[in-house]
This record gives sequence, structure tokens and C-alpha cells, in this order.
Amino acid sequence: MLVQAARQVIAERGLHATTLRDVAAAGEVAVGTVTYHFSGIAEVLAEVLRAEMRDYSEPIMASAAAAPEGREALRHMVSGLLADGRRARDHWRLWLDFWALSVHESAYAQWQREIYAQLHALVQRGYLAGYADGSLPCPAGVTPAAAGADSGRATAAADAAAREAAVRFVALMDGLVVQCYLPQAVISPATARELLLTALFPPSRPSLPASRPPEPSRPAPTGVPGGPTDRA
Amino acid sequence: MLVQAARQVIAERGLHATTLRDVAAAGEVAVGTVTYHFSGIAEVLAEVLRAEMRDYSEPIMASAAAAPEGREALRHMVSGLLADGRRARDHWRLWLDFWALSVHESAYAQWQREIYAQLHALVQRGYLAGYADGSLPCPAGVTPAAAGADSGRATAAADAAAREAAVRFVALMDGLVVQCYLPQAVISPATARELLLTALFPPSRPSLPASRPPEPSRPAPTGVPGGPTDRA
DNA sequence: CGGCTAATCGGGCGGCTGTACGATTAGCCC
DNA sequence: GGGCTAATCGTACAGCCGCCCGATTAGCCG
Repeated sequence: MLVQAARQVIAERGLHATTLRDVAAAGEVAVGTVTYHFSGIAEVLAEVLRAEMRDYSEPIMASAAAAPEGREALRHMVSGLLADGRRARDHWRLWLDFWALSVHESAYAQWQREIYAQLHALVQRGYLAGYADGSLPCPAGVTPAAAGADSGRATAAADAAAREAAVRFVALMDGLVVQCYLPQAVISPATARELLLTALFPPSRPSLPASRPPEPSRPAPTGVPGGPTDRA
Repeated sequence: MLVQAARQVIAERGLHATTLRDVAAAGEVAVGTVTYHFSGIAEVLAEVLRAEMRDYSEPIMASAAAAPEGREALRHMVSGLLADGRRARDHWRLWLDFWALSVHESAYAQWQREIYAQLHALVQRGYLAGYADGSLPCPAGVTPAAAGADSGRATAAADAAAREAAVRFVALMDGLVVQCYLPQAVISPATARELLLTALFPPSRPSLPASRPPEPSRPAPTGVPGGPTDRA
């Protein structure tokens, strides 16, 4: 498939360095064949993006949506989207090009807005379900009943709390992607998964709120040894 | 300055759509003048990135490093890096191009690795200082003393906890950037700042950090993201 | 077989790119 | 003024880009 060939080229050279002739060569066809099936290079790239969403992202979302528990839904997303291996890495590197593209191409910006809206909604539902079924700890001011455990309908406050959690969840995931899938990454996907999963639960310290003995005897000089080290 | 002109062009058209002639036109000089001062278009772009770091990012890092308290240091970073207005927006949009670029240009990947290493170190120092001076709540297993309140030196466990917090802080910031500075953003920079600040404190605990009573009341955990506040 | 269509091919074209380079100017020192 | 250098200019050129389009092939049907 030409789209797969194009995807391969993009993974190697990047979105902006991918030419019609590259795609044709990778697909072992002539350039005319590419322009025969697609209106232009832009349509090829758009199709790659669309296929990538369909093949990689959507199955994960579907399995998350089908999870019986809220916590399981979010866990599916974490393990699926922050997976090990080249597949996930290439997917996110492509997505990075997508981000940059959407800054100056309004059509892509609009599309991305829709994708994020769906993602937010899905994660929000996961949180709400988790609050309701007890698989996720409720934030302050929310009870399982308020999340819809009995009635099936969440209160406005629970809805807002779940939405805030969803925005944070998605942001944390996006940021971890940057740190674990770019070249020269300093953390592994496994570490990223762990960090994201622990964020699902408030790091409620094992009580002992008052038993911590030591008073900070002095203001502490806040040692800041070296300033931000410059580079040439 | 030619670099400023180039920065303007990049902000409008994007990194890959910026040509020598665009830069020359924006700087009101001839193309030959650009190639006289720079070895090529690549050097122009690299110089723009370097200048952007020097002018925007480094002052914020410096003010964070100079903050007397750990919490204040991180607050400086949040308010400076997730600011309102076009300046911060353009900075992060340029940074997005940088991410995409570093995927396939190893020199940029290496540079970015160094920048993230510095960023992690700075945030980690902020957390450690905050644990020690009581301005930030200690995570499980860490005490102010362990963070170096008395000795000035943190234990390995406190160091690791602060590093984990730093990775999470940076990831959350990067992810919020994506959601609030891209076109069609669904959250505002103000909402992003609020989300990041509440992440500094364990979300579900209304009690104060147990260190000292004279602490002004905290925004409390109920920070509801308002509706999608777009901007032009 | 003749006729039709879908698919493929590849040469060619106009346009834009980065870069090289000689011509020109401005400032400065002796 | 004469000589030198830094800076600027604009044209020229080779190369690559997306895209067009006529030629060619393969498959199918009556």
C-alpha cells in the first residue's frame, strides 16, 4: 500500500522532508502513479495521518471504552499508548510532526481539536466511572454517589472534577511522550507508564500528618549551587 | 537584527516554510547579506533557537534559581513559562517545531537532551529545597531533614523522590503547553498554570503542610477549569 | 478480435530553493 | 587621494520540488 510506504518514509525522514518521489520509490511505483491515486502530496500525508489514527490509536481507545472498570479503562490507555517498541515510538514521532503542522495549518488544527475533544471525553468518562465503581479514589468533594454510582448520572461538580483530571491525565501523557520517545530520551516508556499510573491515585502520604518531628530549625539557604549552565 | 526578523518569519510560517528570501525580505536586506553573515539557512534557524532560549527561557530559569524558597522557584517557572500573551505562545510554538526537528536531526536531539537535563536539575533542586524549607509538602518517605534541611545534603531517597517529581512537573508542563498554546486550544494558559500549581501539592488533602501555621490560605483543591476560553 | 477503462509510467515544465560570486558602496587609516 | 576591509547587493546557477500529461499496458466484456 502506498500509504504504508509513505508512512515508512515519514518515519525515517520526517513529514516535511517527504517528497512525492520518496513515496513513489518506497512504494516501488512511478511518481505518476502517486499523483494518479492522490490529488497531491498533501493528500498523501493526510492519509498517512488518518490511517495512523485508525490503526494505532482507535483500537486502544475502543478497548478503553469497553473496559468494565474506570481504572481498567485508563490502564488500557496507558499501556497501549505508552508502549515499548518501535511502533509506539514512530507513532508519537509522527504525532509530534502533527503538532507542529497544526500550528500553521488551520485544517489540521481543527482536526486536532476534535481529536483532543474525543480524548478528553473518553478519559473523563473513565475517571467518572472509576469514581463511581470505586476503582479510582474520589477527589475532594466527590463521592461515588455524586459520580453516578447509583443514579448513573454524575453531578456537575463530579463532572467538573473528572474533566479536570482528564485534562491533567492527557497533559501528563503528552509530556511523558516527549521525554520518552524523542531521541536521547532520559526516561523509558516503562518509567513513563509508571509515572502516569501513580498519578491516577493521589499520592496520599501514609497519614502521620502531625507525627513528623523535625521543625526546620532555620530558613535553609536553599542551596542553588550553579545557575542555569549555559552552553555555546 | 536579522535573527529577530527570522524569528518573526518562523512565528508566522513555521520553521520548515522559512526560506532565505523570506528572512531577507523581513530584515529588509538582500539575500546575499544573509548568506554573508550566516553560513546558510540552517545556521539562521539555529541562531533563532539559541536567541529564543537566551531571551525567553533563561531569564525565567535564573529567577527560579534565585528564589529563596523551593515553592517560589517552581512558581516562577509556572508563571513565566505558561504566561499569557503572544510572546509565550510564539515561544512554545517555536519549541514545538524544535521537538519535531530533533526527531530527525541528531544535533538538535543532543542539544535538547542537554536542555532537558538542565531543566530537570533545576526543578529537582526546587523540589528538594521546598521539601527542606517546608514550602512544599514532602512525599511519602521523605522528611525535611532527609531533603537536607539541616545538613544541606539530601539523602539518596529524597533525591530520587525529587527527581521523580521533577520529571512529572516537566511532563505536565509540556503537555499543558500543547493544550493551551496550539490553535483551537481548549484550555487557557491561566487554567494551565492553575492545574500545574495544584499538582505541586497532594490534591486531596486540605490540611496544611504541617510546617508552620502562618500560611495564607491555599486556593484549595477545587480548581474548576472554566469553559474553553479561546483566543485569537 | 475491437473497444473500453483503470492503472501505470516517466519525461517535461514552471517554480522555488540554497548558495556562489562579482560588482558596488561606505567607512577608515595612512 | 590611495588603499584596504567590511558590508551589502542582486544576479546567476544548479538542483529539487510538485504536478501535468501523453504514451503504454493490463484486464474485461460482448
